[in-house]
Amino acid sequence: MAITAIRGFNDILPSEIGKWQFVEKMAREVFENFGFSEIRIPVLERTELFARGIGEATDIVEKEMYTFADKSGNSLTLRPEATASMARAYLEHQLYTFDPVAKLYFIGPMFRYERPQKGRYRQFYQIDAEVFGVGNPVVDAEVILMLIHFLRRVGLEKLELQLNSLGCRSCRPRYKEGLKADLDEKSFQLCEDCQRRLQSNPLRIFDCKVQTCQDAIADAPKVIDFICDECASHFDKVKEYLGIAGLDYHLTPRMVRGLDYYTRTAFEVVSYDLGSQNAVTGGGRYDNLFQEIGGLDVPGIGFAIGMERLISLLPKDREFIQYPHLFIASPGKETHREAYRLANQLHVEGIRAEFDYEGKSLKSQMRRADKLKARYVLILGEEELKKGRAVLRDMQDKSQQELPMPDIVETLKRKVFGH
RNA sequence: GUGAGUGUAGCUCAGUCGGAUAGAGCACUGGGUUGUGGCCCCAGUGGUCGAGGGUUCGAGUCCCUUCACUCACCCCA
Repeated sequence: MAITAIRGFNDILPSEIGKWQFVEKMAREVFENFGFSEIRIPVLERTELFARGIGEATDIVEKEMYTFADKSGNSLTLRPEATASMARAYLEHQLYTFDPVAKLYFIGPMFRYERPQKGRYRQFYQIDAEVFGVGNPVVDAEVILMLIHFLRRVGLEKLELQLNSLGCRSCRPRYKEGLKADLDEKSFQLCEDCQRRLQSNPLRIFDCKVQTCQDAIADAPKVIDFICDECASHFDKVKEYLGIAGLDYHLTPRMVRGLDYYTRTAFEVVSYDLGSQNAVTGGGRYDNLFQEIGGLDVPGIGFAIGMERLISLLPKDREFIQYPHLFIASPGKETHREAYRLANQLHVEGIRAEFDYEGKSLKSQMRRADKLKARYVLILGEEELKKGRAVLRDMQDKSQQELPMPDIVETLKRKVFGH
């Protein structure tokens, strides 16, 4: 094999594509019912946008970005996520002059330079939805509701919605100090990584899988015990609105998020069928992002769904492939031309028809029709064709009928479209 | 970036203690039926044994190096 795709970049083959098309179609349908509009953003942005938006100290910016200089020396980066670009577009095109509230969604590939593993690839696809311009907790709930509705629509069950509040710029630093003070006393039982995290980002210790670290942090203070009155009230309202909608959630005080811009509401949907990378989707509120990249003070909230992870959870028994309605078998040179002509006519009529390209035997053509799972086969026999007739075979019940050629298109339409 | 595991036909795999021409099933092509699919039967195509080096009379098998893939860590969707 001469040339292969590069590490972490995958082909999505025809046998899989039906699932992708289905998921994208459902996302568009559901999100648009909730009043969201699609936006399309560039694959490349100035590196600065992500460095400032996502945060210089995050793993994404520090070590996971595809960054390079273009021919004029500008530092460009393949987008590692969509939110910063969408916020940039909102500001750049001043969408707030039409309506301060913008409800946007985006579907497309993201790029992060990480070692691939199950559910993680260097090019991976996200479905992203964001609401800009509303700080009211009712949209936090609405966005989560839409997300859960979408996941159910595509057939996912056994999901767990995890919910937390991360506080804001005024109360989170206070919490970090409190946490740090508590853990400083037990730092001897923290692993090497967590010793480092204690200084750089103590919240991350919650994610550590080392048992002694988990023991150390078990009775550590929680974010929600430290958040300010405004954040607490916001969080209460979110929970209240979710309750009104009858949505179950798990409070996960230990869930933290890796991007700097998150504030207040944070959520994840996890599935235990996914392996180590168990988050199907994650999101939250980010009331500081806009100021980081542009100066305007615009609140935002949204989520990103990992499409590969979502697709791996789709019900297995569902059929996503469209098989041909008809295979036209043409044993003999005379009939081959008629097969070609008829197939083209049927395509125009909306019937998926295949025919033999290589002058193979009838047996061989029948085998191919069977392999392609064609529902019907039209056999263009030399003798029948001379009389202006052909044989239509139903591959499921094996029944055959001989029809006059002029009736064939209408007969097929009736059988295929059922009227 | 770190760790572990795996590399033999398109796919899933077997290949004994280092021994002769590297096998099976599935898939593919053709035939058994001169014009009828699936099941069955027969035949055929298909291999740099991941790559390079070493040990040996002899390497798919042992050793070294390297590459790829997979899973996990870090972190995220």
